[in-house]
Amino acid sequence: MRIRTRYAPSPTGRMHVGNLRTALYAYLIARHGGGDFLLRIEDTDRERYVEGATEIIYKTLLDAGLTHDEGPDKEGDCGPYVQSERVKAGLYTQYAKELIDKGEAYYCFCTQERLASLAQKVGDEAAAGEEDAAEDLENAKTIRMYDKHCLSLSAEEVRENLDKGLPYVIRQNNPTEGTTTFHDELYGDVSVDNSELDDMILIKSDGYPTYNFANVVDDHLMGITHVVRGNEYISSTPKYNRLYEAFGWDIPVYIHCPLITDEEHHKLSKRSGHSSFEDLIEQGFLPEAAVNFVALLGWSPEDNTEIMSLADMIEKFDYRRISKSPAVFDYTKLKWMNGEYFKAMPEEQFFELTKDALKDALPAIAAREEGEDCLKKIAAMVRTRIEVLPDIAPMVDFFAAMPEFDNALYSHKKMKTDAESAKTVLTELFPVLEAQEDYSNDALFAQLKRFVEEKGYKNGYVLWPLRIALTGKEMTPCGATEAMEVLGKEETLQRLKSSLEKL
RNA sequence: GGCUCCGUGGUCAAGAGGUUAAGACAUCGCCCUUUCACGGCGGUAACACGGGUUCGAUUCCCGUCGGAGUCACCA
Repeated sequence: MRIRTRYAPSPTGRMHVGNLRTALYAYLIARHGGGDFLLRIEDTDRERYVEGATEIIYKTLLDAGLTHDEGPDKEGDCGPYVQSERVKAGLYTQYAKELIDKGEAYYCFCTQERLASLAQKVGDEAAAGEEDAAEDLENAKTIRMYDKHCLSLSAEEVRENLDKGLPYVIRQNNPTEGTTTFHDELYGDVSVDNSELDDMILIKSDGYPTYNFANVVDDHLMGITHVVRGNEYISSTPKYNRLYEAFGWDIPVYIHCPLITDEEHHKLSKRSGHSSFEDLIEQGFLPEAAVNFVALLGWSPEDNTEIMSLADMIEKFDYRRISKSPAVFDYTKLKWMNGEYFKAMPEEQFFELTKDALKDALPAIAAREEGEDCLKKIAAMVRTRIEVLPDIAPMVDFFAAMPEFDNALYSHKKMKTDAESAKTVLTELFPVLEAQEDYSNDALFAQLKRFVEEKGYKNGYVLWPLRIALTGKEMTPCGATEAMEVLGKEETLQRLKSSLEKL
């Protein structure tokens, strides 16, 4: 049997990393097994629909490298791939009516008011007499289950209501006794008492299907063999199973992925600031790194490799190795991983990636005749030291302008330097640098080496204060001679002079 | 609160009836070094608890505790 998986997002905004991972796993399962990966847009909620969200989904999938074989923009045999278009074809009501004929669903004319009266607060009776009753009441959640009121309506009554044009929904008719069991590839058999099964709405009063219904119908119609989705659907899966059974359809393989949480072990929220793939890209992460990292949240390959290309993952992916427990999104490790991608990248590629950031940070250098070469040198300095793109600017800003600094920076215990020694050394050094014509790094280093030996100093004794005097920074991505090469003779001497004046 | 799921270091995560309980991130220390970083080496740090089953449980079963998810005309 050919494997077919799908990613079925609703267009409500940016793509959450949890959804990205679900999409990734679905993609990997399909590709690993040589099957198909489809994209279906579930836009049955007209209120939550966000203009442009579908484009975000396309773009995210493209950036992440998750190419689909069928979808709204790539028609296959199961179109249309947008649910609102399928609604227009009357597809879902047709199937809902089939269920009504079978007694597995029924019309419901209950008003919102009646439904509200069914609601009950959770926690208030339990709190009676307890000291934290007030708190419980505060946290009380409203829950309700439909009481099958409209199931008892006669065919005539239903006809009448329909003729009168009363608004209605179609609900699933679930049994109240016995148990329903479904099988998940990760969690095994999960059983639920049928008394827990709400008669969920299949068709809403606006004629649109709910996710619960459309998802099942479309998965079947599109020949989905492996349903990959988040853990949060586990409790409604028994109801989906009843739908499949009512229709007499084959039940797909279920794979419920564990949740991704924030540091507080709660579902990743927008508040965390890195909950969507786009957030991550904006924060300077590489798509490949983000995908790689997210893949490892809840899965690891048999050989335990961590840095993997999409191709590697396709080869290694085995959904049976997906873990069952939730995973915390570790931003720090993501940053590390991103840095690893920079290090592994060819220098040219890194330069292309960082060129704009460097130009922005160092417009004067970029404008120089040999500006591009200079920026390349700087890019090379910075490459092994950054984790995300925005790390660059503060690291190289001293090239643009000499920062204010405290003479205390000259003090270095290990180098045995301080402001006083710096003054002596730099004064001796100034004429040497003035006489130096070749300001390439190699030449400068050789010259300094000579100077150091002549004077009987130690390398650091000279190079440390020199670097401070030229950069004004405790930390730079380069040594003194490398900095001089980029600065050039004129600027070097000028900076040295003004630093010397302050000593 | 009902139901469901989960429970190996701070985090990700191997393992699986008998192991010195991997590895990675983070952290700490040392080395290297033209500072920092990179790199190299090393350290600290975990099987939630209580009962079983067993010659032997982190691993299997039950319970407790803890955490999470879910209980919409949202998906």
